[in-house]
Amino acid sequence: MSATADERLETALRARGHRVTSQRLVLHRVLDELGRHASAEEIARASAERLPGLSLPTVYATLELFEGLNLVRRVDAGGPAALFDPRPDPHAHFACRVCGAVTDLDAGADPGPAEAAARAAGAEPEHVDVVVRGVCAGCRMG
Amino acid sequence: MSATADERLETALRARGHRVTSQRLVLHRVLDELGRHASAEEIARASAERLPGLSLPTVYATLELFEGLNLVRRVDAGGPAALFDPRPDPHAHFACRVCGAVTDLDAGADPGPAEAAARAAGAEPEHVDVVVRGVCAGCRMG
DNA sequence: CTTTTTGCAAATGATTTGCATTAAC
DNA sequence: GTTAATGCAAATCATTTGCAAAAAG
Repeated sequence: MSATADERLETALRARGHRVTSQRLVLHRVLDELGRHASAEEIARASAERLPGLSLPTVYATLELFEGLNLVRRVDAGGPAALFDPRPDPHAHFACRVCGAVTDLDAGADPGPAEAAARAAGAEPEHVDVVVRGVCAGCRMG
Repeated sequence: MSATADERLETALRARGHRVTSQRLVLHRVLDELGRHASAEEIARASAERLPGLSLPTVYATLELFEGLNLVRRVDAGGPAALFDPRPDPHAHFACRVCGAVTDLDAGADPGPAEAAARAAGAEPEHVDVVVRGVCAGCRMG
């Protein structure tokens, strides 16, 4: 049988010597159910419903921890607040210059050339962020 | 004969009804001579040598104006401060996870699929930002 | 029992804003 | 002369930090 999401988190945490806390479990579930990127504030608000008293510094610390475990990816899409994306598959984002909305694109750019250039410079590339900027459908008509 | 950089800036400004000021001219020259991305602070410091009293809010406002004129591009590479890139050709950036350094990559990713996906969603894509993250040559050894 | 994690309060630091003054036109 | 642009000081706001209390192992 397949392990539950909670069990997978526990395994990942223990494997690196981190402790399993209710904050981490709740945040992991919220991210999982959310399914799309959200700001730390949004994630904190959604999580506080299930874990009153949850603090913003803890949310930031946990998201940073999760990023190291490859459970979320921090996306800087240009807005004031960073977004945290729980989608594991590589995909690009679209950021609307007018309304600021950020949406997933179901295709990513081909990162091959950029990665090769990084390697040629002696670097070890780990991930490629692609953000398409422009005007979204809604704002084009508006 | 080709127009000077100053003249080109004046033309671009006047075309949109903006005024030609010494701050704008100096900042444009500094960006031009710098040739690579820099933070607003760095740009302000370099410019203040030629224009004492230049204020940071003016630097931010001018860089935003220049961005609208496609003279610079704001790059959010993950560090605390945004970078402003005067390089006009499309190119990707590499950001080191360890030391935070951001360097140009002489090749960009192929943005075709991402742009197509944006268009398919009804959006009007204008530009694609590509940031490769990883560990730079220096930090891999160090 | 020991060490990590948390929450709180406060600090930090980049960017923005309000407003009176100055410079462009 | 009219309006936009600048400088200053202060505000904003996401994120981080210091530290004592609580929880995990």
